[in-house]
Amino acid sequence: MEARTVGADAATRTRRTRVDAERNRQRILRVARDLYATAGVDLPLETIARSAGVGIATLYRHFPRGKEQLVAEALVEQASRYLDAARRALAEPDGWVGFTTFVEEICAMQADHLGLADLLAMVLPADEQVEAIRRQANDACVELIDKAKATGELREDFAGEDLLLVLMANAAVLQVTRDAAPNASPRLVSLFLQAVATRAAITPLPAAPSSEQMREAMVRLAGSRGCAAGGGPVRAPG
Amino acid sequence: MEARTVGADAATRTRRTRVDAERNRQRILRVARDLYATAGVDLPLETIARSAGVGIATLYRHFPRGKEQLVAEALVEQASRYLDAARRALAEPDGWVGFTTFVEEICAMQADHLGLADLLAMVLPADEQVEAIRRQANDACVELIDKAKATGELREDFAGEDLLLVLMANAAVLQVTRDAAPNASPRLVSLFLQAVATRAAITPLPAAPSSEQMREAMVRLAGSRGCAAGGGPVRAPG
DNA sequence: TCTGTTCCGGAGGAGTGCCTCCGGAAACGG
DNA sequence: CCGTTTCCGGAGGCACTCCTCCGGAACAGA
Repeated sequence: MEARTVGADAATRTRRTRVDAERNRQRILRVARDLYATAGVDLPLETIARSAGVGIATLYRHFPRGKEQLVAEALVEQASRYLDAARRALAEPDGWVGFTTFVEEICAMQADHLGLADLLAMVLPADEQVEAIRRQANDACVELIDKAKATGELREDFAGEDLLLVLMANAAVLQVTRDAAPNASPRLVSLFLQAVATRAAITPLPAAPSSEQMREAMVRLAGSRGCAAGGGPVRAPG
Repeated sequence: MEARTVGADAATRTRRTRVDAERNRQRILRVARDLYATAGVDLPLETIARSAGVGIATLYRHFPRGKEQLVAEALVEQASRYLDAARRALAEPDGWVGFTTFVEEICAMQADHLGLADLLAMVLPADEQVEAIRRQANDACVELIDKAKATGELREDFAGEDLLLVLMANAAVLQVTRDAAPNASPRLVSLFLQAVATRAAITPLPAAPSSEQMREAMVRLAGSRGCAAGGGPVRAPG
């Protein structure tokens, strides 16, 4: 599978990889990271390739398994940030504080990086590296939840799957509201945290998005779902 | 624009519409309603046409503005059910009970009809009928929220836009979990309602989805997002 | 510089979805 | 039963996305 196949006698040991190849590979990864961050993982591969200044074939040469592989390799770093956040939260002495800051942190990370939002809401069955990170993060989350429950401030019937629910809900809200209603996601997260707290204290919410912002977001959703009419992308020829 | 163009002398006043045309129109609408209910509005128009036993051209003849028009006409009835639910909730004497049952009811309606879930989370700018219903429903929701706040059981800083947020979050969760994790949506809704209540009482949640259910749902999401690998739809030829 | 290996890039096949054109069929009214 | 009007259905254009093939360019070492 590797480039340097063994068996050939050591005398003919040629150069390992050409420098332009490695440079292209890094360029693709960097561009993918940047574009995925602002637009999510639904971007066409050709967009990535063109933005990186390479042809589509080069992209496939470096990521033969196609889109899934590129997404995985471009987002491992982000996935690790997710794992790091969980471990950092575990280090926090106060279990409840650790839990709430963790949830706020990962949801803010989703807002900063739509690709991560997508990644956290889906499973890449063929990428062992990302899935290993996810498993470790899941384990950390379970610990985190137990610690928070031990303080008595997280409701007993909270389940690890509820965390996934919030990640999915937040990802969806972000995908729709994007920059049209930046207040939406923090508001959702704050609501969620107050729902899972045993303490009754009603803490103030972040400002709500305006009606215009929500309308704008919902119009865009219709457009991206193929139900556009007015200023949509393409219009009938003649 | 109308079929019966004036100007021709009244003697040649022919029949209005052929019966098979009207029959086809109703067939298309019925099929669209059924399929949208179980699969959401992302279905290809050709699927609708084939299931209705008509050609794609017939569909376009009856719905010249394409997908948006079909979606709108197929879902007006569902939109009206949404409006009805809001008005029924307003008739409920207890403002808080009216509010909570309304939220639970519309989220359950979303679960029963994925097309409605999609519709409530987007805006069809070109369809006056659906948008009119939406406006009326919005007005009713505002009243409903005010009534619930008046009882002191709905937090004062709750905004109408929060309702949209829940609709969007619920739609997204439903789209992903579908039948893989039917518990997910009620759980999310229950969490949300407890977040917006001033009363501290921790009421029990519906059962959480299992890890396997959530994993299954997330794998499917990856598949539908073009990040599939194993048993995906199409595979490379040779 | 020169040669052989490695790598690149665009053309293009395959699949999908929206929408239109046009020959032919079916319904209507007499 | 027949002419006219209306309607139907599939072929196919256009755009998009994933992925592969192959001629030619760029690199590394002598």
